[in-house]
Amino acid sequence: MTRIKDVAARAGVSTATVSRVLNGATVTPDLAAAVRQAVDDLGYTPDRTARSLRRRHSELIALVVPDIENPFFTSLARGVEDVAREAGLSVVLCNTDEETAAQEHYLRIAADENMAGVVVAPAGPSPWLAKLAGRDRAVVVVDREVPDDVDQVVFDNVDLGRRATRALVAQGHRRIACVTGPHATPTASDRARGWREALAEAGLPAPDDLLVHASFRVEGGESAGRQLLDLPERPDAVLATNNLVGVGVLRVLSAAHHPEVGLGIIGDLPFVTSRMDSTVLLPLRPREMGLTAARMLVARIQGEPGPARRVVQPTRPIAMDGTSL
Amino acid sequence: MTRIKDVAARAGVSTATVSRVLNGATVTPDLAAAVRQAVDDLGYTPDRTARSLRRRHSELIALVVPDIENPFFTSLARGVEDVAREAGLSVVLCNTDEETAAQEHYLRIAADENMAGVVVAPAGPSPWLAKLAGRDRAVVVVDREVPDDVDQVVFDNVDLGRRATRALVAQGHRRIACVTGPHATPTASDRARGWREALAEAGLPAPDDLLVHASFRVEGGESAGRQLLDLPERPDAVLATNNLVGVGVLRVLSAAHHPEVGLGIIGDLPFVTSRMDSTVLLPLRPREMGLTAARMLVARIQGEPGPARRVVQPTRPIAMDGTSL
DNA sequence: TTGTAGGCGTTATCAT
DNA sequence: ATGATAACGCCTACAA
Repeated sequence: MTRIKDVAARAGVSTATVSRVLNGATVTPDLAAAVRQAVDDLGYTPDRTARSLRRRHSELIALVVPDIENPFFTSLARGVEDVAREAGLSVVLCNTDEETAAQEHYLRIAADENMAGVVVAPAGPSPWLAKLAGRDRAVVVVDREVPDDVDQVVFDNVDLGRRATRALVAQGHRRIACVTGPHATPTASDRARGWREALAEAGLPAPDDLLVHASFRVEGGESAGRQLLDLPERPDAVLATNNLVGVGVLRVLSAAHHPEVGLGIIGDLPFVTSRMDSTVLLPLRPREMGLTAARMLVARIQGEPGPARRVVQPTRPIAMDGTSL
Repeated sequence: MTRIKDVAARAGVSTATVSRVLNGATVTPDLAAAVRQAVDDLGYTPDRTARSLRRRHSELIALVVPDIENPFFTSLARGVEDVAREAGLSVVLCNTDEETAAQEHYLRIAADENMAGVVVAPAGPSPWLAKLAGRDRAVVVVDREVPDDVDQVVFDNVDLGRRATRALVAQGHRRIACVTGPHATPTASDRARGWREALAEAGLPAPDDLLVHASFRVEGGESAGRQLLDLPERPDAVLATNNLVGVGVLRVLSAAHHPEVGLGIIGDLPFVTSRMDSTVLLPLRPREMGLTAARMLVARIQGEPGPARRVVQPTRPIAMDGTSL
């Protein structure tokens, strides 16, 4: 491989001068030109491990997500990536499969690789978040709120639940069920809280059997949907608080031929194929969330001071009648 | 931060001994125990940039894919990740957005970061593939064949096209269209070739206007689907040669209420919501392909010699009548 | 402005 | 088997 000393030799200068040209320090134009010529001739690019060792941090950032097969997170990843590339950083995408052990594993690696920063959608509580922040590495938490004192980008999940439920109420539904994620997932419990609040607001009951906690996956939505359809007093509408759960419920409803049951979905459905005429859709635009988070991270990496910030990512207004088709 | 010298001091040994304990060289049991104790006490983990610099390669592998929002590639990524983790490697996921420039960018980074290896689903021809192989770094190409002399894992795409088409013929369709990807994408052209061959085999015509080259995206399938429905002689079946294109065509067909038009799809549809009663589905199981590719890569990283191998990834038999619902 | 030289943290060589 | 020490390739005081 070609190293910095090769470039120096070819350009007839010292390695220090080559380094300075590459890093934008002041160098006499002729010398700089000679160096650049030599760099081109040899196709030289700096060894990033050596650079990282010396600079004490790399040009990599980690994006840690709980489910890489969920389009929400891939879309978020696109947003992060776009900002990162702009800033000369490359993104390492890590999938935790909703396991905190895997999450800690990846956060530790990020630390040991001296990565410039980390964007995390946490699968659960994480001691390493604080450790990373403590070693003053940039950390931004997205989507799922944590108690730690770090930068965060989240939705107003209670409000999302409220708005989606209100729309179903406005459609005339009176017995509205809610399928949400695990208790421990803050987006799941907050959106369910919004659902409960909106029902109370409308003077409608929210009996226990109308709230189902499933996994935030397609199968979770399917089994929850079946469970609700089997209820003695079947609901006349269902709110799915997440995109995958929405797909599951949608499958059950269309397979069971229950078009009269109303449906609300919080989240985006990029690959849905059925008509969704009167479905209440609340798009979250995860890519925008990724942009926001990455911008905050880049600012921190570039040395922005100040206390941890908590940003609420705005969402688009509700859409009815299958705009996504 | 805690360094190897801190551990050495605490255990009362030299840094060399600590390193040996960590890397499994032979050390007297007592000393080894003392070292391990010190490591635990201090919560020491080696700095991976320093290690990479010294060892000449890191414990990262790159997975370069053309479209991270395509479930095919996220599922493939899961497969790669599972094998990699088993081998103590972490995966850096890179999205090229079907741009060869981005692809070259990431391959260069993989080289400059001294990553242990690279799995690439190429967006196009790539000089860096040869360069990496030349620097004897492990390289495995997946899904889309390249002329380079590197390890490859591909489907028998011509056969996939043939089998899907034959199934549509067997359903009684006589005028079968084909929506495929860009000419330059080998999976697209090969599957279209299989379609053409199967039609010839059945004595059916394959006029030019029944073959549409679209982008391998949902919108590509939608516009191609509309174009086919607008034909003076409308096809009685459509073969979509990729999952996203399949979603697009499916949307157009269901929106236009043309249940009588047959449909075949090569690929998996994890988020489909409509009933697909008589649809011909050819699952590809991308996760398995990821497993195969990662196993080959790990073997090479561990020093397996021998010429480049070209492996054909087997696929499941055809499924009819909406097993995916 | 430029060059010399030391050090980032680890592993590998070479003595012992 | 263990310890001292020289690299790995780069950046950055410091000196000139």
